[in-house]
Amino acid sequence: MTGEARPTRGPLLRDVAERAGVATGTVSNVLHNPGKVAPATLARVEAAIAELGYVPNAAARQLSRGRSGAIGLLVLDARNPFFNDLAAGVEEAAGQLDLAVLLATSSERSDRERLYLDRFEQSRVDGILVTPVGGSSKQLKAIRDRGTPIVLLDRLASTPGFISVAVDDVEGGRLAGQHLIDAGCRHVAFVGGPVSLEQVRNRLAGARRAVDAAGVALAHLPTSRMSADEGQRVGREIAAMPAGERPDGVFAANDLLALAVLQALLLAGVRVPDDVAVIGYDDISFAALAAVPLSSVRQPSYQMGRRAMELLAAVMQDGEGGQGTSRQVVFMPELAARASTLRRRAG
Amino acid sequence: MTGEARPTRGPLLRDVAERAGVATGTVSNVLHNPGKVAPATLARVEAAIAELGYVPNAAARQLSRGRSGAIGLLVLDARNPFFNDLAAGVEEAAGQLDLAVLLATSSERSDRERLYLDRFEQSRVDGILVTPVGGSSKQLKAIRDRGTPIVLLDRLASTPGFISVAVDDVEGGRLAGQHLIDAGCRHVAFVGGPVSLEQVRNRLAGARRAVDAAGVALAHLPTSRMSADEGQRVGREIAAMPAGERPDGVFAANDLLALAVLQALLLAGVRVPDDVAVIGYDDISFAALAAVPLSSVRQPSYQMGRRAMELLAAVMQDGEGGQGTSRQVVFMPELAARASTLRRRAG
DNA sequence: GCATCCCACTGAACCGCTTCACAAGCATTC
DNA sequence: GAATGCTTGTGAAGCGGTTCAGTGGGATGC
Repeated sequence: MTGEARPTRGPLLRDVAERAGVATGTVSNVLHNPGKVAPATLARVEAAIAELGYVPNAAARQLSRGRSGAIGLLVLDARNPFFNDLAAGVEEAAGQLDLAVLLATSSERSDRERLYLDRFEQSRVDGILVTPVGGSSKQLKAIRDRGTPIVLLDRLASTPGFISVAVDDVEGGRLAGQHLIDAGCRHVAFVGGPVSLEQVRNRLAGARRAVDAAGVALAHLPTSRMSADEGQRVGREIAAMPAGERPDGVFAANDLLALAVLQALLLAGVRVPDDVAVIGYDDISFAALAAVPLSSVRQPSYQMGRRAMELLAAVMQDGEGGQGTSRQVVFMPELAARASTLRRRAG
Repeated sequence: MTGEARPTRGPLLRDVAERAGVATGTVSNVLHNPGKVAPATLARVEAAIAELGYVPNAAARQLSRGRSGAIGLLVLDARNPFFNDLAAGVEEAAGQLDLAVLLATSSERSDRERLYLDRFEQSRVDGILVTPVGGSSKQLKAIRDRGTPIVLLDRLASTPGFISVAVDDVEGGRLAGQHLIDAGCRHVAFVGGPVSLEQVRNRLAGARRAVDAAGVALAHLPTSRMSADEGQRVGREIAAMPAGERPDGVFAANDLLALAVLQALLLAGVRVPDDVAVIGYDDISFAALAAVPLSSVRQPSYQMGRRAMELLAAVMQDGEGGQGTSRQVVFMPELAARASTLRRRAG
């Protein structure tokens, strides 16, 4: 090693200590246990920190402490207000617990999901909250077994052995299907996909249940993503169908799809709800503002976020990833009936 | 130190090395320069990694490398689709550069802004992208002077000496104001706040310019935040005004406000655009879907995000925070005229 | 047959902070 | 006045990686 001056980045804790005439441990205490330091010393150290413009290095801190003080939150779609609200709930609860939130988006792609889960684990987050794309449950299990607590979001039954917070999507789907039937629909179409998403499967299953019971036909119009552009595509397709084949009721797997379908129908001159009734899922705030206010199935997104974070915190407390714990918190969905479905013998 | 078995977290790089019968440096190379390792060795090490379930420790890595490989992105409001789109643009560009994005929300509060900027700096992010709340420019300057490159988002003229990417909000405000005048409005109200936000000041200034030139009255109805609930409140107030005092044109500082104002007006039986024309700002995707499709001033949010990230990367490349560089990238806003303003002698 | 060069690999030093056993100073207590 | 207990401070030993000067040995050159 040459004696040359390395382009060291900034002042170190050690520099602060030297300047204040104390040991490094004392500076560390000033930073984290000011109560244990005599007032005069405290003042001297704080002055030194200010004068030098000292900024602690989080990586070094984390390395020696062993904990990161952060949790990872992985959602399906950062541009869907439902997940924004959910994330807001998580952040609120995390803030109260003095935890930072690392937010990432899988965009419904399992390769990105894998990538971000890896990053989270490498960052040694204290816990992970994830809306799984599906198909990565081995990775989730492995991470949990290595000691990182995980809480599944927006996931029900499957993947046993995991703690989860979700809405009963089968019931939600049933509510939507039943509502369309009550509105007089005889040909219902379910718009949504990919079916690798559990949410989609469950909502479809619930709708099918209601529809079957009523002896009504159900078609599945698949989408490759739960996004507005896919909704638009399907909406145009529906509008283009000959009146005989066209469904008279559409249940879209989320509001992004539903709003886009709604718009495409209106643009094509199809009347909503008279020709086609439309209902969505999530009840995002924009649903009520739509050209024809959109009926939807409400999920308590913010609450779910809060609750999930609280559960995660609980597992983080009593150690070891909570392998045993298999706990499901299930919220109940609510129907929000609006103009997009209200017509003949409206129930 | 007792000889007790510490509850060590997981296998270390050193354990992998031992198991594969190589030195730690070699394992490190397998991880980051696989080309420099002989195939047989590579295979052995990779096997050891898999068998042990080794997960690298990001903190340790960062500490010894000195770089974090991440940038910080601080936005005003995570629930505003405009910022979601912008963030998507940033993430896209960052991904291509192999940079992770730390996303945080100030919620338009300068205390949170300070907090997250501190965190970013402590995490030694390689750069920061920020939509400033206002009033924290000393902190920004300090951070930049200590060597972390910063690019300001959605900020124009002020804070010289900074690189920024923004839309010309004064022009945007002028467009909106002129459009209302063209629509025949004689009493224009500007809804938005707080004025500590530069965006608000500029949009108001632009509107005032257009309105003054036309000899039309302009009232400012302030809000404490740029959120839907504030919009609803003001919307109700407008609806409650006696017809004589009520503005006949409303320019809201963003679409969240505008959509809420629109809804409140409609609910109160005020006709849009006949009684009151409404125009927003940002042109979020939901604007076009509204009950009365909302006119708006479009900002190329995604593009701005991309561009900002690219600029930041450029500064990160040629070192030292880019103190000298004062570069402003200005996008031009576009008017998106829709039903909410289209009436009498519509321009 | 010897000097040279590469290649693959080694391992100790270092990144910047926290921790914790220990010590010093000073009051109290009996 | 020695024993006891607090309060305040000390500083070396990690935390788990990366780096890079160096080592050994086979291939190449002449």
